[in-house]
Amino acid sequence: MLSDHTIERTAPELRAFRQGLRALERRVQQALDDQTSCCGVSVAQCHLLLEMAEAGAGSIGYFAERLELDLSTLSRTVESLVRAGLALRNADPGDRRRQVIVLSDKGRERAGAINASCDAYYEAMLSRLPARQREAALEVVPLLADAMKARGPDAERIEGGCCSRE
Amino acid sequence: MLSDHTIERTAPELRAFRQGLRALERRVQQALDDQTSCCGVSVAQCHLLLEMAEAGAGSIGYFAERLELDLSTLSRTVESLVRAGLALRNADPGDRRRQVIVLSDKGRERAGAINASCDAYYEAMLSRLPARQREAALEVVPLLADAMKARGPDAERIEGGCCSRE
DNA sequence: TGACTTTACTTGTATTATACAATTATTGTT
DNA sequence: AACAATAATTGTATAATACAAGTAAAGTCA
Repeated sequence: MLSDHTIERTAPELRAFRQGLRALERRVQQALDDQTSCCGVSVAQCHLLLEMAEAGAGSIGYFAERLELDLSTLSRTVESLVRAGLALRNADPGDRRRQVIVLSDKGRERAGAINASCDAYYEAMLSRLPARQREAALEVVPLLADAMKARGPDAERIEGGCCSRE
Repeated sequence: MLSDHTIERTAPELRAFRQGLRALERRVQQALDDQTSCCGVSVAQCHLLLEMAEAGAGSIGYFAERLELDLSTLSRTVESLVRAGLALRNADPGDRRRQVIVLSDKGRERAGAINASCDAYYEAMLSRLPARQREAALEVVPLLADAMKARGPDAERIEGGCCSRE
């Protein structure tokens, strides 16, 4: 009974869910771009800025991993931030291969401003939802992100592929 | 009292929410890529394929609007699908400037396969969540996507910007 | 200790996706 | 009929990304 009920509902809701995710992907990025392009910070830089503001100092590899990006990509983004005076490179005393990347004062300010701006945006957006749905959103989004974490040393590869070419 | 309580909780939850959204953005895209790259369909093509499968036939402008992309971008993606035999261009009898784009049989098959693959992926992912959270996710994601809809003829521009350069 | 392997990062190279600008043809308005 | 608006294409340029190759430093093992 219950099992039939679940199967019956799944497909249209799942489709709406997936459609919502795809749209969300686009809109989150666009929102961030709209909120940061005014101060000459690119989207990729912005992602790194915010991650650094949150995580503090770390190596290039560390941030590449956190952002699930290729090392070369991250290395370049770091370089662009350093050049813009938003981040600093410090030698790691324990390992000369490694450098510790940290936000400069200017970078911290910029991150703060971006965070404030985005907070305001999302707060306004969420406040337009009914309370129940707002609570649900606040709870569920981090969970979903976690559930979709497939990029890590211990993560199993994403199953699937439409060509059955295993 | 209640007001204080709300304000007090907002910031850390809002941050987690935003962090989750940023991570979700990355992971939705990566998941799609992982699930479709095996059959020579690029991510952009895939987005269009799925949208066409869902919306049926439409003009180039129509799909550009649906996907919130620039006309030139969409025009090129359509061209790539047509070349791959996945979509067809039909003249619009009522307006010689316009063409009606529709999936070919091959395109419909491909979209079906991708949808099946993604459905399986997300269904597996959601089944790992507790029922309450699964329900919440299925409900909230489409709502969030809608709430963030800022790209349309009647949509007001996204407020914000960190530079107060209005 | 030395040889070899692994790690951290940079740089080269190429691809993908995107938007703004310019253009052409068609349709709509006055 | 003249002009404005619309639909789409093409030109151009940029941003973001990953794979590959290379260098230097650290780790491992005989």
